[in-house]
Amino acid sequence: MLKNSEFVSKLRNSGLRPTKQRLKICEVLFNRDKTFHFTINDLAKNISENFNKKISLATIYNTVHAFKDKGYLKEITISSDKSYFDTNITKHHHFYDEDTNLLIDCNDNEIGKVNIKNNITGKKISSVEVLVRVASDTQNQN
Amino acid sequence: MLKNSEFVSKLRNSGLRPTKQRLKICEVLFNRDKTFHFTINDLAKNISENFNKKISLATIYNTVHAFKDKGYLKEITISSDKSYFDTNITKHHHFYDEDTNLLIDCNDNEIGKVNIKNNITGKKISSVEVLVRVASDTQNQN
DNA sequence: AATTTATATTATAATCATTCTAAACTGTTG
DNA sequence: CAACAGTTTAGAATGATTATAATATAAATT
Repeated sequence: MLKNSEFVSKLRNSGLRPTKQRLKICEVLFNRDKTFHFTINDLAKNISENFNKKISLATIYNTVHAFKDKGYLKEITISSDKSYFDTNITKHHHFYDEDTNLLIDCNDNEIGKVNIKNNITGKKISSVEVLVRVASDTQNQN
Repeated sequence: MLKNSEFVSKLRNSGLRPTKQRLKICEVLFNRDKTFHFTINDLAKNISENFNKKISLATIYNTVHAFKDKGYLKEITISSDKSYFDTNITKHHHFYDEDTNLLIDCNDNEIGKVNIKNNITGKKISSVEVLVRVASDTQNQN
């Protein structure tokens, strides 16, 4: 569990003022044992249920994007209608459970290194992401 | 180049009536040498420029979704604000050029098989997708 | 080939997530 | 504590997608 003062430094170090709203959002996102995968909607609901003061939806959007830009969060795109954020900012891949709509982080024990034999683009690789969709046997295969 | 009658059969075989609009969209999408990566907006623009009769935007949405459901198209999600469709329905991966916003298909010569050592979900894998984002050296790394 | 039925198209309205706006508020600096 | 820049806010605006319901078309039936 991180202390409030640690979040204050974290925010200051990246040029963000430690406001009440941002500190509350830090607490919700980063005071956890496990990685947190969430949508904006999940986060807004969590805050409205567990915080007496209301945080405006616009602020939640602004803050999540600021945190993403500062590298506190990674965005994971699963489908055009769902945007997830991930508090695990290390390089890693994901399983996506189509039955429950839940994301699961993978580490190198689950998915090996992706072998890019031939980068035909001639450009620098900025990221490599693997998404493994899983579902019960009864589901359609894609 | 496929003939109109071939598109008629293709549509009939999957239970879709071969209407003028659907045939025109087939022609735009499938009468090509190379794979076509497009957004709904790209397709709508292409049709309005190259077809004398107007096709309603609603019809373009309906048709693209119908074609996807029937397996003529694959949807590729790059970011929450851009949804691409791909006329290449075989299993393959992609490079995404962040400078130009263009997708490039990969085959096994470019990206090797992804080694899933350990499927912790206990469910059936419905797809494995790799997205390699590339950009010029001057771009930020993620 | 006319009639009936089911399906598709259309323009427009509705929806919904996200972003914008500009006024009020707060944190920081001197 | 005054001044300033940065932040929050409610509500409006935006824009992509979907719904609606009237009209049109394709297919099946007579």
